[in-house]
Amino acid sequence: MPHDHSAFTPHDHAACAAGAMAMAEGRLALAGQRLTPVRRCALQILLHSPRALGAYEVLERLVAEGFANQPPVAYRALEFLEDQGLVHRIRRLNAFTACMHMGQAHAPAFLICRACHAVAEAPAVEVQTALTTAAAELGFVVERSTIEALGLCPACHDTPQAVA
Amino acid sequence: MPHDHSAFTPHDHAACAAGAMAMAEGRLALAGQRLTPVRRCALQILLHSPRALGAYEVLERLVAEGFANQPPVAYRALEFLEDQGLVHRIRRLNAFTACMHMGQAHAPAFLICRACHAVAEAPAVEVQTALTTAAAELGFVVERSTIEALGLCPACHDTPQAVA
DNA sequence: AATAGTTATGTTATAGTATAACAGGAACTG
DNA sequence: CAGTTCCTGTTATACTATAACATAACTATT
Repeated sequence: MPHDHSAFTPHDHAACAAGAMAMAEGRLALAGQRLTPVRRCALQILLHSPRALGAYEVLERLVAEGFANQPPVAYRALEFLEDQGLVHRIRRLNAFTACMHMGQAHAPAFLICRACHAVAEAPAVEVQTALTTAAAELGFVVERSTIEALGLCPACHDTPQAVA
Repeated sequence: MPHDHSAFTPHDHAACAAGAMAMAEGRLALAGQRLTPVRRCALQILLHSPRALGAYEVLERLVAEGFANQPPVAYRALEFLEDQGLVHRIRRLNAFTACMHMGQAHAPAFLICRACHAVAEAPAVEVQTALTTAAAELGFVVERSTIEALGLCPACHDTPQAVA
């Protein structure tokens, strides 16, 4: 089921989250990894958030679900989910967001709206290719990459108030 | 004077740094900005470092030159230099590196070697174009971007010890 | 050169982000 | 059911970054 929407276009978030959770379970099973309670809960939290969350925000919500109020609780779950490709880290925001394209192999680009702080995951195969190529010209072998853009999302761009 | 080397290829670092400092002065003069002692010193520090430095590392060295031992001293200088395009921030490392291509208009990609921690600035016009295009397809307007790759530099790639 | 406006620095304090390290428990493996 | 590995609980601390306000330095204009 391909997605024809981005985080910038409205969609059925709940259904989307449920589907993503199911995919996550599948992927982890295949990889022989365990979706323990904290991990599952952390993923839920991110899936249901409209924006990227900092580790301490995730922690707060984990605490609300009964987990211990200690940073490693959140960081460990988030690190795990990121390693499994279920969650992405937005470095510019020191924040985490659930992966929205779990089916596809991907190393996406993130578009961060500086006005409304929405974060969208954009397909970025061409960007990756260009980066790998540019790196290769210096003899560098790319293993992982971070591609983030700061700017204005469609909605905020059309609303001149917060712009500029 | 175009550069045909990257941070991965050996070169006359001192001469390079001196040239860069001269260019920096020129650019700031044109922009009507002041290269105050702290700013100059911070830039020198980064220009003479083979690797990216954290803000507190820069601070240490500023202190050694007689400046106050307070974080804002370093952060303010670094922020200024970054705004002027003389220094780049490597988000993956929470570190800063002097710009190596001051002449050219650029929003470069950074190649970070996970073995020796060297950081190279790669020309990335194509990458930028690809990113802007991908963003445009979602109606997003890119203003600034962060493009970083983690991997192995030529030297470390050919030295199987630290690899894998 | 005095004034007012702006920009930069000194300084104190604190907020925010992330990890090390070790102890105990749960789940798989033979 | 013993050994192993992986996960969690917990304490403590390290690292990164900024707010806020006071003072000083520069700039432009009288």
